[in-house]
Amino acid sequence: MPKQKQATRDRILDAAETLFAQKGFEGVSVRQIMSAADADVSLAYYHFKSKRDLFDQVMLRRVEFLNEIRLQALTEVEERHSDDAPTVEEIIGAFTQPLMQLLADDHDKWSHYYQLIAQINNSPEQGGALMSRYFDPLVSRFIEALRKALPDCNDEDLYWSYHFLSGALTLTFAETGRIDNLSGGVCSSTDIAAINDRMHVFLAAGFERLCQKS
Amino acid sequence: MPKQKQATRDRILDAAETLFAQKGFEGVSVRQIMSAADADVSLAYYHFKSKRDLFDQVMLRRVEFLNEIRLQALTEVEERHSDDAPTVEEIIGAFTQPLMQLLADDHDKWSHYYQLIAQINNSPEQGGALMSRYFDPLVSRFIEALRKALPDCNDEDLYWSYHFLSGALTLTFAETGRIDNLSGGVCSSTDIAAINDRMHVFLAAGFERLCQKS
DNA sequence: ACTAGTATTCAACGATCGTTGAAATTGTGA
DNA sequence: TCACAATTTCAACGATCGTTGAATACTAGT
Repeated sequence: MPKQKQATRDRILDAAETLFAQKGFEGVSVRQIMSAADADVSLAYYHFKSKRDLFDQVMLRRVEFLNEIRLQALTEVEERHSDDAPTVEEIIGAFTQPLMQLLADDHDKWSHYYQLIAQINNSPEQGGALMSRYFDPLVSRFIEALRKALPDCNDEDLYWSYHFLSGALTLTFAETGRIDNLSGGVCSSTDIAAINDRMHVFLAAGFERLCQKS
Repeated sequence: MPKQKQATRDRILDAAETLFAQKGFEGVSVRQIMSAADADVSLAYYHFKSKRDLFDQVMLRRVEFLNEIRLQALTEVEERHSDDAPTVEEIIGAFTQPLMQLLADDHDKWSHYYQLIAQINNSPEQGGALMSRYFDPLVSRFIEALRKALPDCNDEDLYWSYHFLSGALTLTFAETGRIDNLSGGVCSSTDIAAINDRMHVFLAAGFERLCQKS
C-alpha cells in the first residue's frame, strides 16, 4: 500500500534536498521544490507539516545511517587494536572515509546532502545548534577515541583541533569549485581520490602537533 | 556635502551586513534591512541599484582593506627573511593573524563580515566563484610564499592544503557556537586568544606533513 | 460492487516580496 | 533669497510567498 505514496514522498525529499543544498532554505520556494518533484504544491503539505518540517525530514532521512556507518568504522578500528591504541590517522580515517566511500559509490545521492551539511555548519544563526543535534553523540565518541590516542592532550586543544577538522571537512565536501578556480584546473572539487589521499594526513598532523606536545 | 548621505548609506550597509550574515541573502528582505537601518524602504534603491547590488557593496566595503593588511603582513614576514625563507608557520600567521587582530580590536565591526564570508565560502551555488573573485589574488601570493617554504612540494598537495586551511579558517570565524555545545563550555567560539594560540600551529603541521615529504 | 481511507488536484487566502515613480523635504552655491 | 540638486517620504505595482479547505481520484478489503 505505501508504494506510490513513498515514491512521491521520496521524490519530494529528493527535489528538496537538491534545491535546499543549492540555494539554501530561504532561497527556494515550496512551489519550486514541488515543480522539480513534478507534483502539486499542496502535496507538500499533505506529506509534511510545513516547509521547515520538510527541511528537517530531508536532514533526518540520511543522518542516522551516516552516523551508524561512521560509528561502525570507528569500532572496527578499535577492535583491530585490542591491545594498543589506534593511531590518530586511523581514527580520523574512520571519521572521514565512510563519507568519501558513499560519495564514490553514488555521488549524486550524497553530494547534495553534504553540501547541505556544509551550509548548516557555517550558518551563524542556527548552525551550531543543528550540527550539535545531529552529530554531537558521534563526534563525542570520536573525540573520546582521539583522547586515548593522544594521552597527554588537554581538552581545549582537542576540541579546537576537531573544530579545524570540521571546517576543512565540510568545505571540502561542499564542492564549491573554489579549488578548481584557484588552482587553475590542477585540482578538482569532485576528485574524491585526491581528497582521500590527503585529508586524513593533513588533519592528523594538525592533531598530533597541537595535542601531543602540550 | 556627503555627510548625512554617507551616514545613511553606511547605516544601510551596517544593517545589511548584520542581517545578511545572520540569515543569508534570501533570508532577509529589503524591508527588514531598511527597518533595522531606520530608513524608508525606497532609500535602499536610491543608494543602491538592487538588493543584489547592496549585497555586493557590503562585501566590497571591507574586502580591499582586508587584502591590503594581509598582503602587508606577508611582505613584512618576507622582508624579515631577506636571506632565508620564512617558515610555514610564519606565512600562515601572516594570513590569519591580521583577521584575528581586527576581531580583537572591534569584534562587532568584523564578526558579521567574517560570518558572511564563511557562508559564501561554503555555498555550492556561487561560493567558489565569489571567493575567487574577492580573494584569489591574495591567496595566490600566499601560496607562492608557501611554495618557497616547501621546496619539494607538488602543486596538488599545496592547493589541497590551502583548501583545508580555508575551511578551518572560515568555520572558526563563523562563530556558530558549535564548539561551545560540543565542548560543554570548555571552549568558546569567540575566544580569540584561544584561536590565536592554536590555529596556525594546527595548520602549519598539516602543510608540512602533506607537502614536505612528497 | 461498495465502502473507507489514502493520495492527489484545484482554487484561493492574506501576507510579503523586490522594485518604482512622483511628490515633498533638505541642503548647497550664487 | 533663489534656484538647483541631493536626499527622503509616500503610495503603490505585479509577482510570489507559505499555507489551507474542499472537491476529486485512486486503492484497498469485504
